[in-house]
Amino acid sequence: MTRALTRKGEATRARVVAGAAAEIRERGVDEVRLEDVMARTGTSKGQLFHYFPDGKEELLLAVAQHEADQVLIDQEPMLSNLTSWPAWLAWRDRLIERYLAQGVRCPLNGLLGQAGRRGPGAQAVVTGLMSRWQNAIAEGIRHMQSTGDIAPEVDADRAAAALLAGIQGGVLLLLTTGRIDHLEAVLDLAIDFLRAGARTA
Amino acid sequence: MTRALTRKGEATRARVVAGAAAEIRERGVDEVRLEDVMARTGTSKGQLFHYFPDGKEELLLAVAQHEADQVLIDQEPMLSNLTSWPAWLAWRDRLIERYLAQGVRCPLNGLLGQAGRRGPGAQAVVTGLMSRWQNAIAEGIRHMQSTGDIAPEVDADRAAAALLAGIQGGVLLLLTTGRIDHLEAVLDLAIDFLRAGARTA
DNA sequence: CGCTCTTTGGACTTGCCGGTCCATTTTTGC
DNA sequence: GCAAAAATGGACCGGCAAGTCCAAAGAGCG
Repeated sequence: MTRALTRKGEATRARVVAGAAAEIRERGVDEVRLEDVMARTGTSKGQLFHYFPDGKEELLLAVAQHEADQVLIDQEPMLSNLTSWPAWLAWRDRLIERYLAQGVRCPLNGLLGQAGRRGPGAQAVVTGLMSRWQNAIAEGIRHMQSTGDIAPEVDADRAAAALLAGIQGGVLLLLTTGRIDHLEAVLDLAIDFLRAGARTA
Repeated sequence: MTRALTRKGEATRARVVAGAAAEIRERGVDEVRLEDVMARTGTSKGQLFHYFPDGKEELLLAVAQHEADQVLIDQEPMLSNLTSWPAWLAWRDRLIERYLAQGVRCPLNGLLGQAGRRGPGAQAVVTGLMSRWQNAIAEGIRHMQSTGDIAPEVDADRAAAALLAGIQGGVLLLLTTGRIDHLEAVLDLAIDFLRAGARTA
């Protein structure tokens, strides 16, 4: 299945993926021409099709996977350690900081809305990301329940689903309006809600 | 500014916008060719550029505006009458019903993520929609506060911002994963949260 | 050292699709 | 009815960008 790649080959392939990712961040998915990627990464058309035989689609998919991984990595170590209220707030801050810095440049942007249409591969990448993300949040909620900081009758999976949706919407609104307000409001209210759950219990 | 349009002309223009909207819903924004629109609406290239001198971009913008209006219309009369808890639940049901029926076919889809890149016109359409939407929600919250159903110390605008983000994210996740869970969870938790606010007061 | 497989360069092909143009028909207003 | 303006049809152009192909340079290995 996997092609034989020398070390040099691997390096080139990685350079192409990184370059394409950067290009997409700057100009948007559908504005990126193979030629742009070639220019930025100092490669030729022959190379592109050598490493990505299925052409643009395959390259885009590789970029998507690469960026999807990055999204979760950027939230570490906070996301995997939602074990106290200060930890939750630290995670919140990291998210806001990250997306504020990123601004309008969302590499997954083009994928998100059109994942279904861009073939099953893209769909899988996105659902995989969302699933892992939601899982991590749910895990955090469960941990807080085990310490009594969140009421046991809160449905961890359902709350995580809602919070994830809020985050996605907040980012989407940041992308379109340029304002971070929505993301902030969602995170603050969600955390308030989880906290209140302990009292209500 | 506005071109002289006979009744017939207006009808044709409207037919084109509607046809283009349908085409976009079925195939996605960047899969739609002018030719497809012509075929579906029984028009010629001459007509397209007669009614939309700036070509595809202008047509797309008209479609976007048309669909953006529809989004709010589809939520009436519930959205403008969030004056009791049953009314809120009715609105919730309407939203879920609507998006469940729509499924993966979101006409604004392509716009949302790339509004900024598609020129200031598209940006304005989207921000206008979001602003009106959020406003209607905030108005509902304020009304509930005036009747004592929601605690006065809830920040209506902030809560509306969060809820709007949740909805957007829920729809986005529906689009990518095909599951309505997130949207449901967001709406339920948000309404619970607003209700709890009365008690906590 | 020489064989083979990988890597690289870049010219060329190809199809697509937005946009232009003008000729023809229909409508409008007087 | 009869000009002027609007509506319609469709041939044609031009550019762009993905993908093909092959020739040549380089690397690994006995």
